[in-house]
Amino acid sequence: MTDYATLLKESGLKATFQRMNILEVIEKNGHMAVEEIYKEVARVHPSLSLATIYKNIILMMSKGVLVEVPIAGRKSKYELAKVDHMHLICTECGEVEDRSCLESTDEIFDQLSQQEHFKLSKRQVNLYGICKKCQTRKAS
Amino acid sequence: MTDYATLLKESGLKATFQRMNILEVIEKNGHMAVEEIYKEVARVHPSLSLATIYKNIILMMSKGVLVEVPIAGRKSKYELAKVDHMHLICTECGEVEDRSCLESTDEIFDQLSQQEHFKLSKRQVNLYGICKKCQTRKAS
DNA sequence: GTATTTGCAAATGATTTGCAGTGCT
DNA sequence: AGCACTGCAAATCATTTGCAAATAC
Repeated sequence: MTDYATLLKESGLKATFQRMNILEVIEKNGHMAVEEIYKEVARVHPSLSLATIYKNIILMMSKGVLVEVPIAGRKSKYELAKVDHMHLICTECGEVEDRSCLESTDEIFDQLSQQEHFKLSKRQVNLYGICKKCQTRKAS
Repeated sequence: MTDYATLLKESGLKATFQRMNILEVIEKNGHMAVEEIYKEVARVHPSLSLATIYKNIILMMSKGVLVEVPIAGRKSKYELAKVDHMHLICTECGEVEDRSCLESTDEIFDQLSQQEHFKLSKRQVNLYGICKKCQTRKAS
């Protein structure tokens, strides 16, 4: 369990319980869209407003605490910043799973950083498919 | 120059000039957001409505003619469906450039297709950074 | 000729903003 | 006291929908 108060303070943000609530539900669920965060947080703290969630997502992204996961055909989800990894995204239900980046992608990234005129900062590898659960569901 | 009429008909769509206009500006510019498409198309065909663009983007995506490129921190862009490739995305100006996928990513994809319980269908590799133009601009 | 498609305008949905009130420190 | 943060409501922006008229084939 992460110490959200410390994480926030180290990022230069006040440790309000709204923010800690948001981080907690995101970490518990892995990847969440704004509306999902809102519904989850509301269970603990019904008066926490949607506007506060929007403001804090933007703020925490700018401080590098949260990362956006843009997804084709759906709303973006948000996750805690963590070591580089890939996403497996289910095109049926929208669930996202993390997978460690294979080492070979590091090489690719390094190669490109050198050879391209682009000054690369981050990468995003998303694989789309159908998760186990949805495969089973469709079979029935 | 692609033959858009044929492309559309082969995809089971009528070749209206609205659709051909849309495809033309997307191909010319590579990757475009909805509003950009609208502004560009308006130069040739001012009465083409935004609603028509939305309807056709959705339709042409469902037929596999267009592909969405979701981008962190910006609106999605759309491109013509083409052979698998990566995107270099500029975090300053939003420009997107294509790069061919290095072969090693094919291996990774194949490996994962087998070992994962996910039934993979497509991949999306986005590298974010600062393009040459924006590097120059910032330096000055 | 008929089914599809378009363009408009209205409806909906998502996100942002302004501001007064709260709660730190 | 002073500053940052929250919550509400209004404003804005993005996207979708319904329908009458126009068009592709």
